[in-house]
Amino acid sequence: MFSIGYLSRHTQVKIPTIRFYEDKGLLPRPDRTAGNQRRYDDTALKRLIFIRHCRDLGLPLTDIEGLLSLEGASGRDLNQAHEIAERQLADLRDRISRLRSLEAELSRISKACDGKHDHVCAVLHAFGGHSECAGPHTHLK
Amino acid sequence: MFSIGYLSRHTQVKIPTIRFYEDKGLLPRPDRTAGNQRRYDDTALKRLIFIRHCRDLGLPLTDIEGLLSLEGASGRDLNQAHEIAERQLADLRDRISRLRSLEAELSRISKACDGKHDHVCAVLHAFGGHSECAGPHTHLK
DNA sequence: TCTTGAACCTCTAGTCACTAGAGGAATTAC
DNA sequence: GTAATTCCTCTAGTGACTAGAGGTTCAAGA
Ligand SMILES: [Zn+2]
Ligand SMILES: [Zn+2]
Ligand SMILES: [Zn+2]
Ligand SMILES: [Zn+2]
Repeated sequence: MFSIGYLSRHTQVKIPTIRFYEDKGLLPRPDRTAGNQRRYDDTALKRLIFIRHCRDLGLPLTDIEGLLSLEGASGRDLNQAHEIAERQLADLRDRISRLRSLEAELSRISKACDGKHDHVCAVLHAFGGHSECAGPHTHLK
Repeated sequence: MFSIGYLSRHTQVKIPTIRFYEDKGLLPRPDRTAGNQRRYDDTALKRLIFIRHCRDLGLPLTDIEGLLSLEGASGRDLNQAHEIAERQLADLRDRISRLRSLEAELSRISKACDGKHDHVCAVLHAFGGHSECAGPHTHLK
């Protein structure tokens, strides 16, 4: 049986976060000692490692919940895992392309000013409006 | 003099967000009608456009506040604008490179399963731990 | 067995940048 | 004059945590 601190050290998940996952229902409520402290078993540890790895892959908690519910599933049900992976991949690619156009605009803006600053700063000016930008760019998330 | 709805329509910034910017001190408190409704002038409109464009470039509100305070600045002070731009650019590049390694892992994971699902799903398995990943990947933001 | 210090408990609130909704007042158009 | 639209303030919710307060329990050494 492991304490919450042990779980934390072995997964890099901070203690309040482990409790937060419990609140959200991602981790089952563990047994408690007579003094009310949490005691985990190996299954809980594996589950937390699973959650942590999915988070490191950028999955939102709702998707992780979905994946966890596939524990012990078989056949067609498992296709849900593929769907989640592909949705996440598509989302990721979308974000990368947005960030790249942001990068393009920002590097252009950064280079716009000669640094003399007699009257104005071209960087500051370029921040102020979209009219000089080469293309569209939206932060979005 | 413009109403808040007019500002919203002309900037794509939602009405509650405009009020939120006022609360945060990014927009000055505007004049009010006898009936307590906000009325803006052209300066406020330009300021909101500035804020909106900076947000679309991914700048956090604190940096936008910094840029707005450079209004009317000259000389060396304006270098702060360059600093903000370059910090944002560096941050952006860092995020892009992280997202790219995420993308690499996820596309590998996505292809890992043949879809037969007799016993297990390789996608689900790959989500569960980092041991099969090619390299490091951290979501971070 | 006792003591001490580390680890644990619950609960609240803060982060960022908004967004939604309730319940009511003002404005505008006809 | 009335009805539709817009506006007001205020509270609370989002996602995924994180920090801190104030108190309790555990484990190890003396
Ligand atoms: Zn400059
Ligand atoms: Zn632009
Ligand atoms: Zn599969
Ligand atoms: Zn991995």
